[in-house]
Amino acid sequence: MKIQAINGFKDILPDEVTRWQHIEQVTRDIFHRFNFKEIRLPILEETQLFARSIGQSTDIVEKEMYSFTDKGITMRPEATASLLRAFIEHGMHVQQPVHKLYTIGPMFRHERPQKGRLRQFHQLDAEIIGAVEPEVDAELMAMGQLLLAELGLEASLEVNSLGCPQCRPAFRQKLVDYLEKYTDQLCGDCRRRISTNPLRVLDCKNPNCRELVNDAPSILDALCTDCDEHFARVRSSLDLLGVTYTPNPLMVRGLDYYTRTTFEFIARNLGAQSAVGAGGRYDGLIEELGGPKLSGIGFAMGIERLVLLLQEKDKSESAPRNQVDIFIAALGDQATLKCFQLAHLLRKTGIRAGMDYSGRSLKAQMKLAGRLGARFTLIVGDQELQEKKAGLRNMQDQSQEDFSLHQTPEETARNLKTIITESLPVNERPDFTRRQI
RNA sequence: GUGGGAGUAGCUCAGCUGGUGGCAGCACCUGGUUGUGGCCCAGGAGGUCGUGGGUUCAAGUCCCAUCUCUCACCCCA
Repeated sequence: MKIQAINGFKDILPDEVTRWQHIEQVTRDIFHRFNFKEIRLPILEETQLFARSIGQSTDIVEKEMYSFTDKGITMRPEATASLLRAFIEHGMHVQQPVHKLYTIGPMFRHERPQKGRLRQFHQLDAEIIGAVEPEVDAELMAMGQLLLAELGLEASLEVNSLGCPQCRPAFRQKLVDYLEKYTDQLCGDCRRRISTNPLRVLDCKNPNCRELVNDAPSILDALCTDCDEHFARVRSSLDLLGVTYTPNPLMVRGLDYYTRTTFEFIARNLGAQSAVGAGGRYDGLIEELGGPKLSGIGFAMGIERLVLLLQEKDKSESAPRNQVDIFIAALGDQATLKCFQLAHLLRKTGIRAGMDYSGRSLKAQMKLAGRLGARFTLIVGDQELQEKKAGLRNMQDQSQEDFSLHQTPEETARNLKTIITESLPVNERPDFTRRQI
């Protein structure tokens, strides 16, 4: 029986993890600059939470959730609902008026996998709760754009407003009236959408539908006074921050809870999945979930999609170099035991030490040292052990000198640590505070 | 859920109209150097050709089924 990972679930192998760590590091750095705090959330929630927030009739809730139907719980398909549940549950709104929170982790949706889409995928998710001002919308988008920029990625930002419960229903009706005149020219999917989710027709990929949609009523013409003013201030705020963006009145979001501002970061090279990140405002949702009457806005980026873009940009996936500071090559049983002990002492001092116990030839051990990117190799043979010395080879300049083994093992380790540390430029020296032997 | 493409060594892939699985590349191991890495040279190891049936004297190759992966639709980060 051959056991393998199930469809749509992927292992992230060590070489690739380096990229993930880089993305997470840049994300935390930027989010902290914007004064966001991390929150860590459970993966399982009551099914009701998602049904009520994302929308009972959305595809996600209707057919894509991993649910334990006998227990009424579901693996989260997105982060916002869980985050708001935690926010409400812990009464966080009484601590301060505005909360900026982020979380990073896996999400689960039972869709057919394809490029940039998996059944377990990962998002970094940022939410601002308790602020209704348009400047907040702009700040959040600016943060997303800065993140992409600092990762070295290019993506365009498209922005729209979906209105609010005051103005959207009227627009929806107007749109349905328009579409029904052209039912026979729409694709099959769109004919279905007229009754299920007419706004979806706006971003259909079918050329005929796109043609028709061009002359359809625009949501931006149908906004109520408050929404219209909000959107105008979002745009002027983006301009003030120097954020480049494109208004796109045809952009629709899939989750029911969005109101007013919605946006997507669009990238090339992602196959059919062009959105690397997306988000929007959800002004009624917190109350809907039983919380206080507070506004919110947030976005999520797909980490797998960021990884794809980074791979595209930098095709050379060079193996990680310099995994150890020093490699210890032992020849003979006596020397092996001595080196075994020394390697552990070095590691206790904070030095990354590598060693091989299989008694292979010096040549093989040198090769291993080279592969690990060791800066130094300490060569200890049984005969040298008698003379209390070893060879210390600098792997970069190929020089080699004698190294005394007359001191205690602890002193030997400290001496090696000093040599290794002093071989590094000052700004690359590790912080060895609290690591003493 | 619907449609296309693909499964041969750890990875990337050759393999023509059926006739013994490749001196293939990368990676790995050993040797060239009785104890010195990267480059080079030589050698070695590694496979139920996704799986199961069928046609045939003979199937990696043709046919059917099935599984898996992949791209796209739907939908979405």
